[in-house]
Order: sequence, then C-alpha cells, then structure tokens
Amino acid sequence: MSIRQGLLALLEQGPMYGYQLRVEFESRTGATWPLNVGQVYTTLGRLERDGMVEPAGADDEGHAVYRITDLGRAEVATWFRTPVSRSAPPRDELSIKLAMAVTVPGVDVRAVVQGQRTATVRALQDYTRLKARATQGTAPADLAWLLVLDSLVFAAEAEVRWLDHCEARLSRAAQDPARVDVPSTTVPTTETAR
Amino acid sequence: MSIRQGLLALLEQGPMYGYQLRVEFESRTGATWPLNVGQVYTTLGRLERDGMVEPAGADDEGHAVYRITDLGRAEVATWFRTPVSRSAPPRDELSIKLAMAVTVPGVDVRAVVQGQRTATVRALQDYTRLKARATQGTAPADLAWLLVLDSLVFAAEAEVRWLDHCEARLSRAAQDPARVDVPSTTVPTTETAR
DNA sequence: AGTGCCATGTAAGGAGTTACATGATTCG
DNA sequence: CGAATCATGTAACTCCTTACATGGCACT
Repeated sequence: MSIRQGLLALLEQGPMYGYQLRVEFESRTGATWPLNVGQVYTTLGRLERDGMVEPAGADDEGHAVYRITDLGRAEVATWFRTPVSRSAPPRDELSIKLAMAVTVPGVDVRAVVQGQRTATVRALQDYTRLKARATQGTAPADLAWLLVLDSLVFAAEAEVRWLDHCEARLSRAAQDPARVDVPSTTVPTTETAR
Repeated sequence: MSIRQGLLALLEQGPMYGYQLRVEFESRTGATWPLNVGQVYTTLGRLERDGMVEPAGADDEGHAVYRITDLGRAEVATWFRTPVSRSAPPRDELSIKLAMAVTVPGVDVRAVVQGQRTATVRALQDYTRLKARATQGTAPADLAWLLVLDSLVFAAEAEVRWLDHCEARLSRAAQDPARVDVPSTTVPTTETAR
C-alpha cells in the first residue's frame, strides 16, 4: 500500500517514466527496500485506472511519461496529513514466532530468543557501518536515506531490548510457579477466562 | 508468510479444525492481529497441497480436523531455528512517507512528524492500558499476549524516539544551508524538541 | 421468532514477488 | 564483440483482505 503512495508522491515533483520512478524511489530509501521494476508498471496501471495519474506522452528521449492528476495530488496530500495507524499495526513475524514458541510445548524458547538476538545485533552493526559510509559523502539528497537508516537502527535496538526483556520475563516465569502452567499446591478456586 | 508457520506450529500441539485454529491463534496474540477465518481455510488448503498437513477426518463433534505431517514438523523446527532476517526488513510505510516528505518540495515535514507522533503516543497509551488489564487476570496462557504487547510498546517507543530524532535532524539541516535547500529567513535558533 | 455465535467454505480483488521476453544503448 | 545497464512490459503465483453464502445450534 505504501509503494502506490510513494510513487504518487514522486510524481508530484514532475512527470516521470517507470524506470525513472524506480531509480528515484530507491535512491531516497538507499535501496533499503529494493523495488521491482515490474511492480512500478503494474502500479502505474492501477493508478491510471483510478484516475490518479495519466499518460503524458513521450519526453525528449521517447520515454513513456506519466503525470499526476488533481485527484492524485489530493490523494498525496491526504497521505501526508493522515498518520500511519498504529492501532492496527502490521503483523510482526518475530512476535508471532515468540508467541507460538512460548505456547507450543517442546520449543526451546531461550534458543529462539538468543538466535534472533545475534542476528539482530549483526544487522545493527551493518546499519552502523552503512551510516558511517553515508555520512562521508555529505550530499543533501542523502538526508532521506539517513532518516530511513536511523529508523532501522532505532527499530533494531528496540528489538534487542525486547528480546532481553523476554528472557527476563521467561526467567521470572520459570522461577515463579504460580505464573506458569505448572499446577502448584495453591490452586486459585475461581478459574478465570479461556 | 508468518500465518502459515503459525498455524503449523499450533498443529504441533495436536490436530485441530479451522475455526479452532483461528481462536487459538488470536488468543495467543491477544487478537492484536485479527485473523480472518477464510484465510485459515485457504492456508490449510495450501499447507495440505504442500504436504505439511493432512486431513484427519472428523472429531467427536464432526469438525473437519487437520493433522501435521512429518514434513510439517520439520518446517516448524526450521522456522524456530532460523532467525527472522533483519538484513531485508519489511517495508515500513512511515519511513517511506518521511523519506518522500523530505524530498518532495512543498510538504510540511514538521506537521507530518508531529501528526504521527501524536498518533503513536496515543497508541502507546492504549497499549499501556491493555497491559494493565492483562496483568490483572493473571492467567498463565496470557504470557504470550504479554510478550506481544511488550513488543508493540517497545516498537512504539522507538518510533517516538525516531520521530524526535527526525525533528532534531531537520532543525539542524535547516540551520545548515549547505545541507538543505531551505532558505534561512528567521530560523528558530534552538528549537528544542519536546 | 430473531439474534448471535459456531463452523466451513468460495469469490473477487489488491498488493507484491520472481521470472521471463524483448529491444536499445553504452562501455570496455 | 560481449556484457551491463536502460527501458517497458507480461505471466504466474502467493498472501492477504473483504465480502458473501450457507447451515446448525443456543439463548431470550
């Protein structure tokens, strides 16, 4: 859903052709999320169908150029005005995995947590290295990429913290028999939900 | 991609039928990511086609029960053993939006950042409220949901930090004309965030 | 008698991925 | 000359979402 809007936003800068859109998109995100060219064309097709975009003939070099319409401009404005909903966050595979790991018997949750931690820390180091390289060439256009990189760093750091937090909670749960499914002597009389 | 594996993991606990899988999945994630029943059936169909799962007739109440196969068990084991790749992170709409906002002229980046910040802080408060409620009824099965909630909290906190960081960077960039194309009329000397 | 949950599906469509086909141009 | 990059697409497929169709069963 975000590529559609991203391409539309790019077209606000002026008419562009498919391949160019891909290049511009990737340059702004530092190729963090490689964008398939094919998808650009199919997305352009849907945008045209929805009246957000219209073909603007060919430019000097003969490229099939698209132009944003008023409807498209309104859409972009709405996009920027409306915050991304965090009340319905996208599914996070890691959270699902952990949730399943702690419920399905016979899974070594500690190993899962540790394995992920290692991978995430490694990713964090890669980001840091990339950031160092990015701040070398101080081109102004790199500001966008720097922000994207920072976002990845912040997210990865949060993930590491969360993993450590999980381990702590697991340790606590393992020591406190009242919290885990090990039926202790003092069983609560009122069987609560589920 | 994570639902497929999640359902498979659930089936390691024993044969289940479609509707039941949905209930179990949602109970473990606290219905954070509501799972459409229809998708359970189509996913089960694909899992059966891929030999990860096989129909196990009907149970006492006549439900169409599925059972995991050895191949499916291997898949689950691999899933738990392999960390989620952070070298190819999922596309983040907010990052894309900000990356576009700072590059497309005429966009009030500050407003975008502030609007998102408000929304994220609000989500954070909702999570905290949910956590309070969750820790009330200290049912053992809620451990998974607590972890998922914590994950959301950590992610939202990181997002707020990142947004503040963005503002700071933007202020710095606005003051340094070499970095950005913003003309310096009456630039706020020290716009201290938050 | 009607509402709502349980239960199993199908249909249609959006979004994304990988892969393929086809040419032009550019560079070593 | 050959390889890489530029450029425009199409095809097949997965995953996911929304919506619809259908029935049983329970509670009021």
